Amino acid sequence: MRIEFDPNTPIYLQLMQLIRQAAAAGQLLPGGKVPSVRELAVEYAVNPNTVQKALAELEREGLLVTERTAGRRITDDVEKINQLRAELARQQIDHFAGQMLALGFERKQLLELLTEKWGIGNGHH
Amino acid sequence: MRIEFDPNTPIYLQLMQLIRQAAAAGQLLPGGKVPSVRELAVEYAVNPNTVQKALAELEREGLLVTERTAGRRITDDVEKINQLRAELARQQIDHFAGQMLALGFERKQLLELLTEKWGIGNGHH
Amino acid sequence: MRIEFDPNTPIYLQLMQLIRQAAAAGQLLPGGKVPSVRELAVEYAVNPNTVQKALAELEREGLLVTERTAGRRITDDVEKINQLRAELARQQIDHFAGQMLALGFERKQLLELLTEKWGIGNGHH
Amino acid sequence: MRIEFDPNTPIYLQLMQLIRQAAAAGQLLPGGKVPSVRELAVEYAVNPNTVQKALAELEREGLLVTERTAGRRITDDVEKINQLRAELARQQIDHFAGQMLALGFERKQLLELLTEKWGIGNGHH
DNA sequence: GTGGTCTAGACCACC
DNA sequence: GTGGTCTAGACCACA
Repeated sequence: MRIEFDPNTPIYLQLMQLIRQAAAAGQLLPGGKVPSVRELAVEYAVNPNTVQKALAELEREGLLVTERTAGRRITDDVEKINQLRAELARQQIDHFAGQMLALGFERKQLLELLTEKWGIGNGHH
Repeated sequence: MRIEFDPNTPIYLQLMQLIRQAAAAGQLLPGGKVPSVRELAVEYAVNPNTVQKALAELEREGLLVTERTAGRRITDDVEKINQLRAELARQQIDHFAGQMLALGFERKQLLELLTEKWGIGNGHH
Repeated sequence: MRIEFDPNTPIYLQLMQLIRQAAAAGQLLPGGKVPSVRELAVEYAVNPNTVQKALAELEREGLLVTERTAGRRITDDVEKINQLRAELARQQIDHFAGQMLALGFERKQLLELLTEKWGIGNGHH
Repeated sequence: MRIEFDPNTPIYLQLMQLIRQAAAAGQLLPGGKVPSVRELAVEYAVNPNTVQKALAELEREGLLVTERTAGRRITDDVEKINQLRAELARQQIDHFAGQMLALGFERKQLLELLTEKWGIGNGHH
């Protein structure tokens, strides 16, 4: 999980996105413990303050909950997590299609490109 | 062409990307004139200095050339523009696939989602 | 280090040259810290933005590296700095000889002039 | 005499310097005719306005004089031209030595470098 | 009117 | 306190 951050966007936002993805992908389970601020700071080689800010924001979003003394957990609201996953996917797809169409790619070309690279489109044929 | 910028990334980088896309998509033709700094500034409702910085960077990249007092043009190096378009597309595809796989989507699901939204994959067959 | 800038060339270019020289002459050591933007701005009595532009350019050249929030350093690539010194010297020599020859000075006269002023040529012989 | 101008200093100043040098070096003789604005503009591929400005400045300096209808001539004040030549040489030498010393070169090294490149110093030995 | 530079002053993310 | 970005407004050289 060595990550290099885009120096042009706030690190705490990129951390938030990473954690959202981990939760949406099920790497962090609903109700499961989130690594401590210190652990995350070491893991991602960033300042603990930055981790702190990211986690606080995610808490505000309702994705994380803190337990007095026992650190933070992912929300156990499974429905919320499903919504998150769908929302993140929608964002990606919208952005991707928007950008590719802006570049002048047609649906047919998009299919070809995706097929070339990852075999998408001839999956189970 | 009303655009709203992502407040979390420098505007000049977003301007650069917009212009790269316009050039790659053929909206700005090789050898064609680029709107003046002042025009772009009013069009995108940003400060002329910000436009200036974006254009200067693109010039350093070789996408634009300036003619002393006669404004800027897109490079007439068509090959360079083709490379740019391919590179931009590759970036989008890589990023998209990376994010979607990180969210736990499989190739098959990806295909379905794309098909749902834009009919990719069942084009004219 | 009071400097007066040539009003006919951009200040940021003159700043770049000053810093290049300081690095080449060893006044700024490889890997050593560069004064902050704000410090340089007051030292040279110019706007911080102007310093910023100069340093950003030098960074693009590879002479400087920035450490997120810990200021800038001279590259620790000693070879690069040696090359820089040689290049700067070459430029000066070429320019000097070109100008003096254009003024109709012969090699012999050049030698005499230099000898007169700084004793070059009769060093310790 | 194909010249490429430094884009970072006003062209008219560079033109002035070229003409000063030509006069100091004797390529343009005291009392001799100076090419017309149009001719110079073509020769140096610059705007006639720019040439005009350069010549007007040189006139103000006393290096050039205009004759009603017959164009411009170099001043016939030979002493003035000699002074000019000495002054230009002095500037070059001062600047050169200042820069090289700033780069940390010693007199001995300077001599070696000059000798290497143009044989200065072993002229008539 | 074009690009380019500079100043002044503000705000932000990060440490 | 550090680098980085942005705005607002001014001035200059050049065509």
